[in-house]
Amino acid sequence: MTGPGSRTERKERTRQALLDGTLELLDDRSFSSVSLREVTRAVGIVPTAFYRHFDSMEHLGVNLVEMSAKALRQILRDARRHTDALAIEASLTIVVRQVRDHEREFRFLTQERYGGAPEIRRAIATEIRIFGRELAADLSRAPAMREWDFDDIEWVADLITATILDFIDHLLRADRRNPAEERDILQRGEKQLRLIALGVQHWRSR
Amino acid sequence: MTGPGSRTERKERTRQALLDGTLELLDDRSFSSVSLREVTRAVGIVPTAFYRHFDSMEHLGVNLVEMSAKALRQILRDARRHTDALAIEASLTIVVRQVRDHEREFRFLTQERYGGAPEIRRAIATEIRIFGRELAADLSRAPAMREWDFDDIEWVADLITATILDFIDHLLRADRRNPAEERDILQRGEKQLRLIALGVQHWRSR
DNA sequence: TGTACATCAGTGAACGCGCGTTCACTGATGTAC
DNA sequence: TGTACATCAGTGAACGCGCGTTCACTGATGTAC
Repeated sequence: MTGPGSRTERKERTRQALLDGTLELLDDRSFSSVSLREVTRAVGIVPTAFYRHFDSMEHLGVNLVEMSAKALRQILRDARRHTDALAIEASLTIVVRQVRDHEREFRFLTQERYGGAPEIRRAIATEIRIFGRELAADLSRAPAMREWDFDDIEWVADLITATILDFIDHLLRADRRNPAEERDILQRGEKQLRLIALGVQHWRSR
Repeated sequence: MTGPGSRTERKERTRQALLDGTLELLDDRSFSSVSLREVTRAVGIVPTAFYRHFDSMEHLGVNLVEMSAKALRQILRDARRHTDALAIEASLTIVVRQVRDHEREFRFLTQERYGGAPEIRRAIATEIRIFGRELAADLSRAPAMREWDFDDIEWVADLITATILDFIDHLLRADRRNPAEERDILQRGEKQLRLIALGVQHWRSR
């Protein structure tokens, strides 16, 4: 490998190139259909050098989940920082920006969430559960849910999470050259979340 | 091929065996990882005989979507026949039975919904859209939504559809030997749908 | 009913290809003294 | 600062394997007369 830096730095750079290169290849295919040789070809190293960085493609995949999950977690962090996390319109705008800035990462997560190899699926399920639990923690601090049991807050958080992930999936499939389409998707998501908020407001059986 | 019946009947039987055999192989793997040779091995014919029935594995996959989608559509039909389709508890019980009776079909649909080859993904997306539109038609007949615009009914139907699909996914992952787990999933789904119904009831901005 | 011919589901040999993985290696970088 | 040795990211040849697809075929079933 060429380039400046110590041996350690250059190794790390190759590792990142393997992760990034794989993500690039995934744009319209499933992870399981990408071969080890293809990845090394994309990065410009010989197939056998792959093993200096990962035991197998499956290990690389799990590392890819960790990398991509950062983009997912950032949504909640940005929502907390820049607005009330429960302000629906502002929060969805943050989701849109984050998805546009990290399109490949979100595409990977949604594509492999159900169809991936067991280890990868499990890793993604864990990240989504974490997202749901963090959202539940935010909800429990909201005035509207102050009197709710935490058990009940959890399934509400899961419902909101599923709705946001469905929203993200629609965003990823939207035609970028058609701004009207994105606007419709945004309005649909907003209404769905507002309906859920209305349900929360009138929920009685606590 | 052995067995009784005319040549046409025996051909049809082999075709079905190819579809069923593939579905069986899919229990814990993605469709794209199943090879043509593997399918013919499972069915007991020579690889080249595959082409008497399908042009490619992708074509077989699309046929598998059509076959599996019948199990999905049956949910709404049963719900209409045996109860008010909007009775949440009774409807979810029907979902549970249908998923248990056609576990492989539902597993295939959820696994390939996002991760499958483009043609297969598109076929599944179409089937889910049909499900949503049929549900929207049912909702429009309900007293609680009589005054709603059809446009608004659609995104409500989409929200309910996403919640049911999430429920189905949890069911498929549940440990069968643990009845408590299934009961928890059922209660979670019930509460989520009741919350949505409550939101519908109080929705004002028509 | 019997015969001659057409159809076609399934066979089996063969092909070229890309795959993951092994192994012994090279030569630049890092470290100890 | 200079030297001798260790480390290790990346190399390149080689392997055996399962793959999709081609092709000419077989022989039971179907059809026309």
